[in-house]
Amino acid sequence: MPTVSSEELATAAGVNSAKLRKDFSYLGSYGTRGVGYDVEYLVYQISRELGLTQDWPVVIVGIGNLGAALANYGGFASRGFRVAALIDADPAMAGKPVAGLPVRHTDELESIISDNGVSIGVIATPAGAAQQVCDRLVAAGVTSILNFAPTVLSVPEGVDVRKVDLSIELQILAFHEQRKAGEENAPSPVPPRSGAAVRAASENRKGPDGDVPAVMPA
Amino acid sequence: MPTVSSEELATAAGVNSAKLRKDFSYLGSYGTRGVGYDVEYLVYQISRELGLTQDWPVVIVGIGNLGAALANYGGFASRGFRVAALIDADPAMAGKPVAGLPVRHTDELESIISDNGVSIGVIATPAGAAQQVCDRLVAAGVTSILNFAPTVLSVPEGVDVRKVDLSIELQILAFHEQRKAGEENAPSPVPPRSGAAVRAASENRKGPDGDVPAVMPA
DNA sequence: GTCTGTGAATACATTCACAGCC
DNA sequence: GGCTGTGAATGTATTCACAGAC
Repeated sequence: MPTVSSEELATAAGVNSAKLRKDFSYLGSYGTRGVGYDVEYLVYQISRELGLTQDWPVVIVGIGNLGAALANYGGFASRGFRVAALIDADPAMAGKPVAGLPVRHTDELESIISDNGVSIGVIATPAGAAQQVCDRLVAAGVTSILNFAPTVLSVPEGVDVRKVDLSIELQILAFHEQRKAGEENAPSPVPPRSGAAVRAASENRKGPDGDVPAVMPA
Repeated sequence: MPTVSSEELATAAGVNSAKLRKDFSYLGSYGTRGVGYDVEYLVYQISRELGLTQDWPVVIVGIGNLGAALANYGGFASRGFRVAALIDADPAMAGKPVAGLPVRHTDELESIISDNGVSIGVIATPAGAAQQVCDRLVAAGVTSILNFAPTVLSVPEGVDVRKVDLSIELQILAFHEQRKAGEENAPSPVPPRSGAAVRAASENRKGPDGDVPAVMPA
């Protein structure tokens, strides 16, 4: 399939073709009128724009079940990510191979970061250790952090943090599940609201001090 | 702190106070003019609306590193989720305790679902097994699925699927990281675009056949 | 005076619809 | 004829600003 039309892509993605064309137009005029988009060229342009063509060395700190799962996750390599090192505070873990890499001790964190030019760090430690690890990563030069620990991290200006809360996705499913159940019998006592509330719950919004909606009780 | 104002909550959440008030107003009029919102009452109302006050039994299928990490994840209980069972296809795993629960064999999947009234399932299997597990979950009565396997699942009408791709969050960080790097020297050759493209990348949008943006190469 | 709740105003996103190019 | 790229039109979300309750 050498070319593809906006209509085909839009159908596959479940969106309106005009939206797709307008979105693509922000990246440049990569289509040909009367023909469509050259697939290979389009893939390259989008990949470049998203940063997929770059090599991104990352470190994973905290090699428990989750850290190991991340280290073994196959989807990283195809998106340009390279696991530069696995780091854990437990001396007993040091040297043990996980996903083909020897686990390194936390003592080496700073040198690993600078030797490999790492700018992205993944924190998969227990909550108690996360802020301390974060501080060390930032001090060593990391400017983007993906946080799986159930804590809100505070970081200096210029450092990006994204928090992944594995239970939030479940929360969203349960929310919809509840509505399904409610509709079976009585119509909901609350008037049908705009999609905003539902969507706000699922977005990874980023406020000044973190990205957890303040209204969600812990 | 018995009461809280929309302004305080909005500042904490990093949003505009009018938006916060308008959002709350969709749930009802739970505030008091001149005073603010009663914290306890507000927490209860929001919890109820989100389904936090209900008990949601869930099953986790696929007890590898990720499944074990999910089973051990502390955040579930406080949001009303209860891990009803851990299920794995490997007979060698059967009976082994993970996070205090004995792993059950896949053969028991159907009976576990119906005995516990499970309506939410978590798939943490390898990609190859995911669709099959999904089909069995759905046939057994599950109507919401959280999918960690790197596959798009097809499900009948009325079943909700949310896909968690652990590398997408990294992708988003890398995207911003790239822009940071680009701004240091030359201003980007591409005109600053609306936030739409960036946000689209981070939303868990749901098309008819799944929720992976079609434009993202695998 | 304070702070909510909400119409009105503004900003933003999506879709329509068609001129222009292949 | 077919399909992109994009102004114009529509639809939705956010913010303003203030009447009304405490």
